[in-house]
Amino acid sequence: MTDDTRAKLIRAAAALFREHGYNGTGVAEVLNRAGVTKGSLYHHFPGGKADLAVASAHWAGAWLTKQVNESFARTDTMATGIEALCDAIAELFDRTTWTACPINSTLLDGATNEPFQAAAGEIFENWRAVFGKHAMRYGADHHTAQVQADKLLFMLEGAWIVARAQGRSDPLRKIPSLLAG
Amino acid sequence: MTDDTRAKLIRAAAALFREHGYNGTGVAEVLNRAGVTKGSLYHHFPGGKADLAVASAHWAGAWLTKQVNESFARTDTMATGIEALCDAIAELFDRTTWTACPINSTLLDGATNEPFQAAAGEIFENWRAVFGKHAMRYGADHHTAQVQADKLLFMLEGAWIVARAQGRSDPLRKIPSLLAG
DNA sequence: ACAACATTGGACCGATTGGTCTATACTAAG
DNA sequence: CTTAGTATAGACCAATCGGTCCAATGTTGT
Repeated sequence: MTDDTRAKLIRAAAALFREHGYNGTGVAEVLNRAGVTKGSLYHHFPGGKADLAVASAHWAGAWLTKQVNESFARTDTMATGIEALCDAIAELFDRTTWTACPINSTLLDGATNEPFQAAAGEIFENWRAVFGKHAMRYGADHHTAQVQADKLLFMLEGAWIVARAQGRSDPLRKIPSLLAG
Repeated sequence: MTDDTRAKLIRAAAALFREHGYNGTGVAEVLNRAGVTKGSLYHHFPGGKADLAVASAHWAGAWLTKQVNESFARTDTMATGIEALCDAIAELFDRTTWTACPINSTLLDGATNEPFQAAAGEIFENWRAVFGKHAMRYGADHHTAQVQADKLLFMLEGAWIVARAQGRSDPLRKIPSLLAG
């Protein structure tokens, strides 16, 4: 059950880092939530808390990428895909503890640590690539697709922050109309 | 020199919270940077670290509002105003330690504390209002101005995050062309 | 059965956390 | 000069921080 313990740690860490930030989350908290003891943590993640943060951010990033692909799979235009995605994230915001972007909370919260920054850049770039891929699938040329991907990525991250400040998902729900106008 | 000590604390706290986040910054660090001792801090800010965070965020928010107004004052269209503003922030990013939005780092970094959230919402709303005011000054009707303000606010916050992840100001510099297209 | 290795539990550590408290120094009003 | 209120310095505190370490347990191959 090696991977089980590892997975439990990643899931617990992802949730806590997302909610309280990297520096706002204690190792003991993660351990308690995961139902795992210290020995196991440092066995699976020799780098300790920092290792766990990078792993959990990658996990969260991949999970969100899947959500993006599912949102775009069920629609037939870029605009409706954006609509579906923003609605999905807004629902996540309203119904779960996804009140902040996990990458922002986990990797960019504190120290401009090199591995953290590199991981964050990689994950954002991946999202941007996925957005661009879908845009081209709907007929956009390369340049237009890049522009649309940048717009969506920036808007999403920005709206997520403002939504957290307001305690409401409205900013996230506004994105489709803002990108249309 | 009452206000001097208070101002020194606010300035030191604003810089440190912005760079390392609220939870990533220790009270001792702030004290050391400000050249002030503990007694003074808790005299001027009875609420301690949290009080200081709210005060420094308001200070940073007001400072940035001034930058916005200056950027828009020197131009004669909304587009050139946006250009000037984004360039100013990008320069700040490249030349100083303003590699993150102070509100994001200071108030939204960790706990979804009520006073923190309220202050952050207030400051963002203020920025949005200032953006809208300038848009209307350039002839936009109320609705269009609101839309432009939302777009700019979300883009700015989002690009700031992605810029931090990349360690480059490029995302911030892209905003004008993204908003034009 | 045995050995080698993977995994876990948890005691323990020094450092740092934010915060309290008191003695002292400064300043202004009488 | 005295008094009252403001401001500062820093010792001190319990709690928590992330991390190390080792004994015990589980697992696997021979």
